Amino acid sequence: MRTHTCGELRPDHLGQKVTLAGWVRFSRDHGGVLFLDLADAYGTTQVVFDPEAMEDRAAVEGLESLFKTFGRESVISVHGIVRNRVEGTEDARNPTGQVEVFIETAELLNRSRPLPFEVAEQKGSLLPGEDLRLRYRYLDLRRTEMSNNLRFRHRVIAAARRYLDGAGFVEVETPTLTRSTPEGARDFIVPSRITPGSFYALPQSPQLYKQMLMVGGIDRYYQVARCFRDEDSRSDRQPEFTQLDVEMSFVDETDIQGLIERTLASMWKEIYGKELPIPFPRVTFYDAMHHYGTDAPDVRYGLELNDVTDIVERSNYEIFHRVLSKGGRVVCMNVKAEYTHATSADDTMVGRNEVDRLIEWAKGQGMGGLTWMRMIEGELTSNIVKYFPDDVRAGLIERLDAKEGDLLLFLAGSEIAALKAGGELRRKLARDLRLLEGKDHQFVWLVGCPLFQRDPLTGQLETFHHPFVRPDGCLGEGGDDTCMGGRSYDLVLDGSEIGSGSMRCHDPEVQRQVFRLLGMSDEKIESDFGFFLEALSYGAPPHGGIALGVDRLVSIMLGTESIREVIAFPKNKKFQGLMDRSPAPVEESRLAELQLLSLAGDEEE
RNA sequence: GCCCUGGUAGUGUAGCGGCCUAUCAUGAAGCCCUGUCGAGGCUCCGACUCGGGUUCAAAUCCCGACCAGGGCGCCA
Repeated sequence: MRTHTCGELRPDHLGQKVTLAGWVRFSRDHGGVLFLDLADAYGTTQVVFDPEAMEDRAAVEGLESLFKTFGRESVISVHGIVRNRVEGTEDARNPTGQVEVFIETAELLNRSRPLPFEVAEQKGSLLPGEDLRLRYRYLDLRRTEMSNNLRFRHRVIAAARRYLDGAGFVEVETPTLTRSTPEGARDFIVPSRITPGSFYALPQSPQLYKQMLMVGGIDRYYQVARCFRDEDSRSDRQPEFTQLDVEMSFVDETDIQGLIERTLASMWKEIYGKELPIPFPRVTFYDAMHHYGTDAPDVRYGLELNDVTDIVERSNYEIFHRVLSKGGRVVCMNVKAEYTHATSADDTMVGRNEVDRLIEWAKGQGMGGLTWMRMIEGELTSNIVKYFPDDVRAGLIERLDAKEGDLLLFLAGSEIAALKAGGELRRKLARDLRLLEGKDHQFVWLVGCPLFQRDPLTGQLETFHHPFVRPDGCLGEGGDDTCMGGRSYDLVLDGSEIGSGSMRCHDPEVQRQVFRLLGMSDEKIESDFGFFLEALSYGAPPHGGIALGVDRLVSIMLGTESIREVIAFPKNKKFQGLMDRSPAPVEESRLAELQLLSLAGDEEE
């Protein structure tokens, strides 16, 4: 159908008879000579209808009438000779811009209706609304940016596959129709026709299957796995998403972490041609929370938090005392002078007005407000500094390493609230002060997470990650099991969690103890996880693994605002497929055979 | 469930109580033009999300709904 692609022709091809096929992206009719930019996945080539240079008048008339009949984004093929462009009209921006194809014959392969939005990139023409892009995703994907995003994603996944294959990993597919288990996110439910009243769940992840592959002796498993979670979406969360899922037997956490580091390093080498420094730094959960105010720290810039409760409790500042009397904490951040004293009109300056705005912002974060002090002529100054005795001020200066011009910001509240607000403040300032411009990506491992946490409302013990994490010690041997650490590790990239993994409970008794601590009855354990515990009881090897969020990883590598930019056919915020208009009602007869008719009746009115 | 932001021609926007018969660009339709490459020139088409309210007067202010996005909760 074609002899070359639209990105292929060079001066080497001069004089050759070629056939190209593609979409008509632009056309320029000069009232005699007609230029078309013919585009396909590989590039754009200028093809020319030049009637004066043609001898066959019948052919001229045929082409003239043909070119009147279709518009932009119609699909045509042209046959003609590769020739040099007229001297001085070469297009240096286009790899094919030295040459053009002189059209001898052309064929309309398919016409396009007038477009709902412009596919061709144009200066100053902004993207249409996202709902329209999703409604006509196939047109959106024709845009170079989207096309590049999907091709980039492919290279990321291909690089991972290549590395893992070379390291002896076996890609195994696991079921999509699975059993619903009580733990974790809300399941998507699929009714069974053969067993009416019973349901499958779409997998939240292949967790149990990959562990049983380890029991089955696969030893090194991976999968580019589709996962489903019926929880509300975010810019980095979709109801269906893709994980690079890995599991290994006879390993400990350093083996898994090393493998992932090497996989990502080889990916970096292939894609960026750069060395990715490994090993990645480790940050403990405790340090992450106390210095970054989040379990997904972005370590590419400073502004770390410091707990100064022990210092400021010796002050006379009523606001702090009120918080401290309720068991709260005060955290402090030093915004260094180089950030606060930028050129005066610059929008990165943090002057008095900006501090006032930060105070308002802090109130919006659920804080009572925000307290500040500025280091001027060797002294901390502010409207409330009189409540802070000399030794308190000296203590603050020392702990925060305050230098001339530095701005100290204090947040007071319950420990978790103060730290989380501090973490948000860090992120906000990094954005406002443009601290991230030009920074390389930075991976870190988050380690030392607890095994359990308590629901702040119900007091119920919950897992910090999931119930299959191996405890970092022996359960039930005195001490408080609820304070047990877990042998887990999260991979964080630029302040986003992109992976989570752990050593697993391969001993069925340990696994059973974890379930019990979570408040599950023996009957419940047996009914929901009996099959799994049984598998562990037949010689399960010590094993562990990790899963990386492919959508997030690719999105961060490309710097896109949301993961929808790196997914071919994403859902909108309400989980609707705007292109195929899913979800959609089904016929009653189909509900009937699933014994779901009673639900259909609720649709009335 | 809650909070925030936004809904103006096919698309992207301006306007934010009377200068609105609503701006500009792009697009579509048509005409002109032989070297452009986001071609150019001319003509023409086309919109205030919906429902209440305030007002002499509403695209503009208020209330509610709907739609979209961001966030909180949620996401083991």
